[in-house]
Amino acid sequence: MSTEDKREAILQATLELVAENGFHDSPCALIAKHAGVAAGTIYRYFENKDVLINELYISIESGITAILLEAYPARGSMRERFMHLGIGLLNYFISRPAEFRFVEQFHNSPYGTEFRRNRILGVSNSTESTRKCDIFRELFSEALEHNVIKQLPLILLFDLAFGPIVSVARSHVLGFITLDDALIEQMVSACWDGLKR
Amino acid sequence: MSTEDKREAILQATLELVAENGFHDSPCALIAKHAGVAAGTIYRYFENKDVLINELYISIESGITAILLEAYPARGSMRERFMHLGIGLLNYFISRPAEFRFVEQFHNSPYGTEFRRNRILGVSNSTESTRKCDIFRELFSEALEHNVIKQLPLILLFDLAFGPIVSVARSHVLGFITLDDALIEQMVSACWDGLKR
Amino acid sequence: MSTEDKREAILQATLELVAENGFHDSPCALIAKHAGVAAGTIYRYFENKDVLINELYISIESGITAILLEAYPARGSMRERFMHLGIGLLNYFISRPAEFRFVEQFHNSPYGTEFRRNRILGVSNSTESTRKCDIFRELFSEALEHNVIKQLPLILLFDLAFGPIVSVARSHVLGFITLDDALIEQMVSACWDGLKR
Amino acid sequence: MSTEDKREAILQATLELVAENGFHDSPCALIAKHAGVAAGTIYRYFENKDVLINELYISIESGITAILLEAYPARGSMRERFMHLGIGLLNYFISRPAEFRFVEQFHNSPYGTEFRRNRILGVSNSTESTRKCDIFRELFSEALEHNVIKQLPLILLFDLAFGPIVSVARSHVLGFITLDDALIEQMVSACWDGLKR
DNA sequence: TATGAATGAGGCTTCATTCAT
DNA sequence: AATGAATGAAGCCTCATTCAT
Repeated sequence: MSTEDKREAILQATLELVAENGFHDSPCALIAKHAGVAAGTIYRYFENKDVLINELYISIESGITAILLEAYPARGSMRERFMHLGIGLLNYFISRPAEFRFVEQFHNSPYGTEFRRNRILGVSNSTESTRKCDIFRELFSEALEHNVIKQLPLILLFDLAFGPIVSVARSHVLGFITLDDALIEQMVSACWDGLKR
Repeated sequence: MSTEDKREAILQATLELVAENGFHDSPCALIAKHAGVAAGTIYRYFENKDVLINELYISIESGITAILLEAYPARGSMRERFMHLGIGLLNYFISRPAEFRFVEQFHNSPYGTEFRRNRILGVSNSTESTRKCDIFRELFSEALEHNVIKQLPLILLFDLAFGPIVSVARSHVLGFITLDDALIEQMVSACWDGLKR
Repeated sequence: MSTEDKREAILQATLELVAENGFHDSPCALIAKHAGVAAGTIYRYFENKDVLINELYISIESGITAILLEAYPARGSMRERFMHLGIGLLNYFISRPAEFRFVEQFHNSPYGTEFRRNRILGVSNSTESTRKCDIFRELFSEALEHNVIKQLPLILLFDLAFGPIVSVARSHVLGFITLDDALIEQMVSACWDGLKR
Repeated sequence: MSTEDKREAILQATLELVAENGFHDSPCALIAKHAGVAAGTIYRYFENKDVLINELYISIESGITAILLEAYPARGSMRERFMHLGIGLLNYFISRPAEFRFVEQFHNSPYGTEFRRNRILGVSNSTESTRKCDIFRELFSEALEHNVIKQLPLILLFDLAFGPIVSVARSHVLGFITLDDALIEQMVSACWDGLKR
């Protein structure tokens, strides 16, 4: 196994275990075992467990960004662009429940709080990882200028847009409902309704 | 300190510590210290730490329910009722950041997942604690019948309604924005826009 | 409940719990509960748990002594006397499995070792409790003088006589065999065979 | 220290401490200290304390079996064979007082009761560990067939044979008497007298 | 005299991290 | 670079004992 593969294997094992069991039932020894490496090896790739968790989050986030940018209708209407982003995000979450579970747990934990604070306060760890925000920011800014959406602070617009998407993804991942393409479209469309002036 | 006070002190200490540090940086010894009792005393009031956490959650939930029921405009229009509930909930969250942080962490943890599963599957622990759901369910059901809101499964309507509220409360509690009454009203109103047909 | 009854209830509860669960799964709180008294009350009757255990042992031992002395054929042959004692002891053990289990656990524990050491070294706690030994000692001494039994130190004669009785009682109490009067007689008789010259 | 040595050191420390202080004054921390390892190391070799105790017992038992089988006069008379076994057992006990004390405490404890029950009920953990029983069983069965010993259930014959041996070993180990080869022979011989028809 | 809530030392066990190989 | 045995601090919980009522 190459060095890069090993790093990847550790990240993947962490993802799966944390998604399934939470941060605190995912001991390093188990992560190592699932990754097919020795416990000590983790520390050659990551300074410590916290760093491992954070890097995993960052890598997931940049994966999401990449997917959202794919086939992004930069010249489409604002609603089209929003639908693309919302549907893309929701599809990502429901097609990758482990990533979703991980991200959810990350956000609602000391890890995530600090991370988000750094993000908002501009202490960005990575250019990559902020690009996602940028697309939304760009879109929302434009929509604000054209008076297409409600005149609210950007961050509240994010909450209106993402809040339901995350929430509905959770309902799906926990098995309380099974989303299909039609429902997904309706949900994202409803989010747009919430944003719209 | 009376017996009931001691129980309350333990719950309060748990609330504050978990809100601040998360479940796993809130050891029992610290909870006891903050509550002004000995470590062993916790176990006179709660079978174990899990039970303590769950009871705390339940007590918060029933507190929320009580507040939402207060001055509930049962004869008002559906939008009026929704606004009452949404504004009440958001006000609760931002006026009680510790409770909000705790509830958030609870939901995204093995505790919460199991709890919610039991709730959804009808294994209700308490009549009190489900009343909140009931008001919303009642309201949404009525709105569905009258074709006032989108024809979607109840659970998705919940996601559309609660998702943004929780999300915006987080933005406020983390200090990314400061909500005032006007913003709160606008946000809840936007949620209604998302639900509306 | 009178003072004496309370003391008795505590002893009885201790007996039953220790017999069933061992010393270390018989916490004072449980003993108190079974005895129908408060935990603190135990300490009005017994200085501490060790003292309670020791007094219980002593009381059982003197009960055994009393039974063995009952209808003791002081003028019978040596074999008759031995049979009386052996059968009496074995009957006691199998008719009172809790007492037997307790005594067994007591003997094989720091409690018992120290107790026995004190006994042998003459630091007797109670005149009552040594009388049993005395009957046997008397009988064996006489038998030694008359050259009826093997010329061995008294203590080894005790081992030859009691060893099998305790062992067979255990087999019965644990349910590995069910003794009846005939088997009991045969066993004690066999013990005599072992002692006999 | 090699891995196997460490395991051995832990077993040895457990043996000595339990023999001296009993199961419940032998905390894991102390065992570790005596073994010259860290507390956590115990758990690399044994799943938990119960398993440690049980494995120690099994290892002692198989040591005893090995010694008894050494120079076993398979073609000797039944009495010769019995004397070999009885003397071997007694010598083992008095030359290894720690092992004896441990085994005694093990037998009279929840550990031993369950263990013995499994043994009797045929839920054998190990072929090794049952061989000792087998020699005795074989010998007694043969003696029964030849009508050399009393016609009693096997288990009672065990009690007649082992009861005094264990009892006398205890007297020696506790220092109430000092056995020599002559006394040992006399004692085992007396046991045979008890068994004999 | 009796209560039982409270105590806190101490037990078992886990696990992030280190380091000799 | 990789290993994985070893570490020991720290977590949760129990329970003999005390003491205010």
